[in-house]
Amino acid sequence: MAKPSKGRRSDCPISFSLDLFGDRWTLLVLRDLLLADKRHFQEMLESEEGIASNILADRLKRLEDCGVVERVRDPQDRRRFVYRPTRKGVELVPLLMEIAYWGARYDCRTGAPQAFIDAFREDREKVIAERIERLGDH
Amino acid sequence: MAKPSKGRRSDCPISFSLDLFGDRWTLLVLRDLLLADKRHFQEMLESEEGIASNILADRLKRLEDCGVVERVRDPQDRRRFVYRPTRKGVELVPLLMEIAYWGARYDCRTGAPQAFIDAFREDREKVIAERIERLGDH
DNA sequence: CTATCTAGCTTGCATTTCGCAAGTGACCAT
DNA sequence: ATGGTCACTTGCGAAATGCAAGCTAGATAG
Repeated sequence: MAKPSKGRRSDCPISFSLDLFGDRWTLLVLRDLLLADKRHFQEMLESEEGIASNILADRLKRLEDCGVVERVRDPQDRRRFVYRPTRKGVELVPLLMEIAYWGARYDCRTGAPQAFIDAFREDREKVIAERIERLGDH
Repeated sequence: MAKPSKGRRSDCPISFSLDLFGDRWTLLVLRDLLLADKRHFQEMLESEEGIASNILADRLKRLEDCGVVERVRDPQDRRRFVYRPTRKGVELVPLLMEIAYWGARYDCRTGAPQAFIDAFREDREKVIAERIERLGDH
């Protein structure tokens, strides 16, 4: 059996993905960027789950390092940065929505709107396409 | 804003899902069960990534506790147990495949067969349905 | 029946990662 | 100038991880 390259556990694509976002916070940060249109550090810090600022900083840096988000100075306020998903990041939308869809169906006290669940079951491709379309505007 | 219930971070369905499988190992165990048809502790222990036996035992127990896998004695060899995905587990197949698909596209040295990537892009529903069908046989 | 082997854990312990609170320096508003 | 805001950064205790070794019920051989 071939040895996996250094610093990775195997050549399995699932293992590869988990090496990037296999933890309790990274996908919530991506949710804020991809599904909730948050663009600033503060907005993400204020999300319901209460992520710590050092964890948020670390995850944004990792996502930037691997080309999933890009970080640029906010021209409106030069203390700030604007975080924006790249194309590689946008392509995580289907996967995030699958996670949301599965969670919504099995969490008896989910906060997910029934409209999302119904719409996704009805026409998955359309729901995804509309979301990606809106990301282009930001 | 409504407080999330005890022991959970929020009522977001993504957060709910991550509370179950948001770590570096759980989804690899589910890969073995859902995509690689592994059914015994030993087989999963021998997977390429080299999971430790205590971690594997812990993840199987968690998955059993939340109804994603069921564990029954192997009638062929009563020392063993057979681990089998439930319906709730089987419904994670689309999400696992999305993770594999994204990883395969962005990992330049992926071990994923090109045939999977092409087939999934071509007819996602068919690839998923075929996998779920085969799960029924085991 | 006894001895040995195997499967699936369980325990101990060292290492790594996580996460809260507090602090820092650049920048903005008055 | 000075007080506030923003995006981090640091210190440190807590939790998760992972290796090795041990354990127990059941299988297998003689």
